[in-house]
Amino acid sequence: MARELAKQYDPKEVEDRIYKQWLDGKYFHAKCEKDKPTYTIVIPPPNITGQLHMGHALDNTLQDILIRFKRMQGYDTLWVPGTDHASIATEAKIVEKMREEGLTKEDVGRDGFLERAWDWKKQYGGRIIEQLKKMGSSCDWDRERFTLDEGCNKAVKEVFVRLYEKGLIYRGERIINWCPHCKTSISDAEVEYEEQSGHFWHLRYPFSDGSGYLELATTRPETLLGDTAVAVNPNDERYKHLVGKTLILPIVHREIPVVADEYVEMDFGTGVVKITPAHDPNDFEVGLRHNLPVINVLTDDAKITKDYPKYAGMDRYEARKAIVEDLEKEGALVKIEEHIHNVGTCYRCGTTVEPRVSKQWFVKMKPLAEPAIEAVKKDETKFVPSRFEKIYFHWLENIRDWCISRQLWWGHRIPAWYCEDCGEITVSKEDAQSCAHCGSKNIKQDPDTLDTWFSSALWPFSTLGWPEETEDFRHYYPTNTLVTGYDIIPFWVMRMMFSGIEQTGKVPFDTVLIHGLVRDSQGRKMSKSLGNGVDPLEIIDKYGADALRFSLATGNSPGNDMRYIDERVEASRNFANKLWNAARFILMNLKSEEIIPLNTDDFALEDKWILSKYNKLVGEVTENLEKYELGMAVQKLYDFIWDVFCDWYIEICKSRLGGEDEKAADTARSVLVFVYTGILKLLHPFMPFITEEIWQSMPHEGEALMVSDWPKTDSGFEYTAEEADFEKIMAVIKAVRNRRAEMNVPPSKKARVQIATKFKDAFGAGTAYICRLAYASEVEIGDSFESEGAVRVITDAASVYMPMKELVDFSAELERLNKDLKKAEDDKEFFEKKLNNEGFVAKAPAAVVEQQRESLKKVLDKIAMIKESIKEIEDNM
RNA sequence: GAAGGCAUAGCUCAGUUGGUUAGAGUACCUGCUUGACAUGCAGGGGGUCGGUGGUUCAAGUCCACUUGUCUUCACCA
Repeated sequence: MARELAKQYDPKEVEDRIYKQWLDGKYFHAKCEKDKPTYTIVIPPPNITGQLHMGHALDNTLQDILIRFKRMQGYDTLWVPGTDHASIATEAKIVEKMREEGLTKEDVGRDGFLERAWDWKKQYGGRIIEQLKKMGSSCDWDRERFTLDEGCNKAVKEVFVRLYEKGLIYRGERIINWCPHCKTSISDAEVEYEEQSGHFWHLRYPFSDGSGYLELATTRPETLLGDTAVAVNPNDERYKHLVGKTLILPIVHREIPVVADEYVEMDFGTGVVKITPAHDPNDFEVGLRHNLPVINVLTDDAKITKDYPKYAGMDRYEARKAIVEDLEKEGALVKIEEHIHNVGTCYRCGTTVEPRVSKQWFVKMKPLAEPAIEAVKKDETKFVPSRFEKIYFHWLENIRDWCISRQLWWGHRIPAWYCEDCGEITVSKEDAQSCAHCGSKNIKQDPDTLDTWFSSALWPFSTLGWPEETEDFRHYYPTNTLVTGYDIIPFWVMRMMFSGIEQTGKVPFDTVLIHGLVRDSQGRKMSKSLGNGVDPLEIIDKYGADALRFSLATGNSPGNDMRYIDERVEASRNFANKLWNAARFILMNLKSEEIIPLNTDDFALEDKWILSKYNKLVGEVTENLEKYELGMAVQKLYDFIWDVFCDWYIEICKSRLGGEDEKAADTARSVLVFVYTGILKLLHPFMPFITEEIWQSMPHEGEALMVSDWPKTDSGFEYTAEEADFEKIMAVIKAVRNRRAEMNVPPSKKARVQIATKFKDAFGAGTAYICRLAYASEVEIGDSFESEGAVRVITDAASVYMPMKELVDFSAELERLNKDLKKAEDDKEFFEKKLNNEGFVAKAPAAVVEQQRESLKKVLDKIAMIKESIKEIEDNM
């Protein structure tokens, strides 16, 4: 006997058990099967510092849906999981933790620090992996990777050396974004701009020959210490003649020149700009053009250097205050204005970024960007939805060289050694023992590490064993789908693209599926500071992982943000329960665990109808999934399961299952199990736990649903005519229910239902369930019936009479019929107008025209029947 | 300043290459111990798809302009 199921689905009882079963069965493990096509996804590696949030939940749900779908379709599927070492984020956390112990990085030293970092990784790195498992993610855990593991390390060194040797990595003194809190350089992509209100200090710098002043405005007076020129526009009539003169820098009393540079906007402010090459990117460029000295006035934590004893040690804002006061004393301050401007901040810690000149490593981007642009233009990689290609192109087309060195310890140490004797650089995959130029042993490795994203950029191939020619790499690379949020296109997608093309000669994936952000119920970004984050684990605990996954997949169209609404998850939970109870119903009506084979000859009309609908569903859901229309697929499944299968087909089967005819009951059983099993398969990628649990309780063949075959459409199930016939019956049932509800007749009060129709065969076969569903005491089918004393409803296929004498109010009946007639005649007019439009008939596709003709025909039939009824009543009155 | 998204029922959202008289969930109203399910069943009210104009036999769906809203990028010291 089949297993009995509880009255309500309890995810807690099921999920961990089923997940373990999958793991034990090694179903997630990719076996490099040469005879199968491959389908590969690499996970966007979550940070080891992170905890699962709704963004991960969405990202991983989408990936799991795709991978489970393809696995069932027979692909050799591989989903590579792993985590990211997240250099800045992790280092910041460890520094923070040490600070609580009263320790600094310097106290424990590089090795001591790294030891702590690895301990951290051991302790927390596994946390997020366990959380991903709770979601049901079918990753190949045997292939789990870490961006700082041995293999990734090897790949990183290989790429660094290759690019260096090609001249695509260089070291240079440039102005970069510096975070004074993290004490490291950061890339352009890591700077976030925010609007802040500040001030405009108008200053005047006197000419050294005593011939007056030049007035200018600045938002950062403290940088005045590092001014090495003042610039005006060469075409500015007001100042043209002053170019070449010198000024005395207030406070510092250094002599600086007036230079002419196109960069200065004549109509902004006074048209005069102070130039601080060490602390402003634009000024740096001006400095280069005019050969100006670069004077750094700030330390790495944004305090004034000891070169200015009066301000030394003050942080930039304190110094600003002090300097403004001194300027005022010196009479150099003209006025202060309110000013709103954009300030760059560190994307990790939010500290205002300090532009700073320093020696860093860079990747030359132009030569790498071009092939990456080409590849997407040639559709070698497609974005879904395609509009995100614009963002991708915009970034790559305007890209500047990528600053890859970080003044951090947690990360891939730069494989470059400096010779103390000859001063040359040795770059090597192996740890260098001596200078490659002069042979000196007196060499030191660069203390810096690489940007986290340098290793993430290699993720699609480093995880498959590259640079070794491994079996995995040969078999699974290039990968297929990359699933990620639009916010990291510039950080990650773009960098994987150019790295993949440069290093392997192939694009790393053929499709980039972009999703949006999960926002809170009010549409706000979920954030720690707002405290509005929703913890997926709590939701799983409350409603189950399947309900959460289903909610995230429903109504989520690619690239669009979505809101997290609790009620939606509740609705998904209810849906899971509906599915569960359908299984209970089927199970309690089966006689054995044997699968009853389908027998075409025994099918009743309703069987043909459901098989035909199911067959269409299989085709549509498959197509939707192949086109990444996951939301659409899930909506169709929902409608089919709840409305078509449960509310109609199951209800209809009840009369056969409870009837005397065992053969008919068996036919119903065979179709119920067949269609329901198909549903479980189609739904499995979305709701893996419950579908697996139910499948194993039902008659089945094979070990597990997750490794069973995806359903295929079958032309033998295309019962078009039967579908239409059955829908005539549905229309009658609905019309009867509707009329009874209008008259407030409770279901317990049964009435005779007489159906006058041209389709006697179809209706005749359905009397048993029409009786049930239309709350009838008995059902009669015929050409016509005595209408006296009957309530009547008319569909386009039948006139239905319900003799309920005591309830019948003839004038009310007449009124209703006239209302129906009016509606039907409006419809008739609508269709006729369309069909009389020559343009429509000539140009619209034949199928569309035919549809309209069909509709018109039905309306005409209906009108005839209504008129007849009206006449009958009038005759009897 | 530039680019892009979104605007559809009270609320949250679907709507696939333009093609039956626009859908779902939820909320609301009415009725139901209907032997799978009240996390349920049946019935109902409620949008003309932000606005204007255009293309087309046909537009929520394409184009232009416009309003509101959000995002990203750039940035003038």
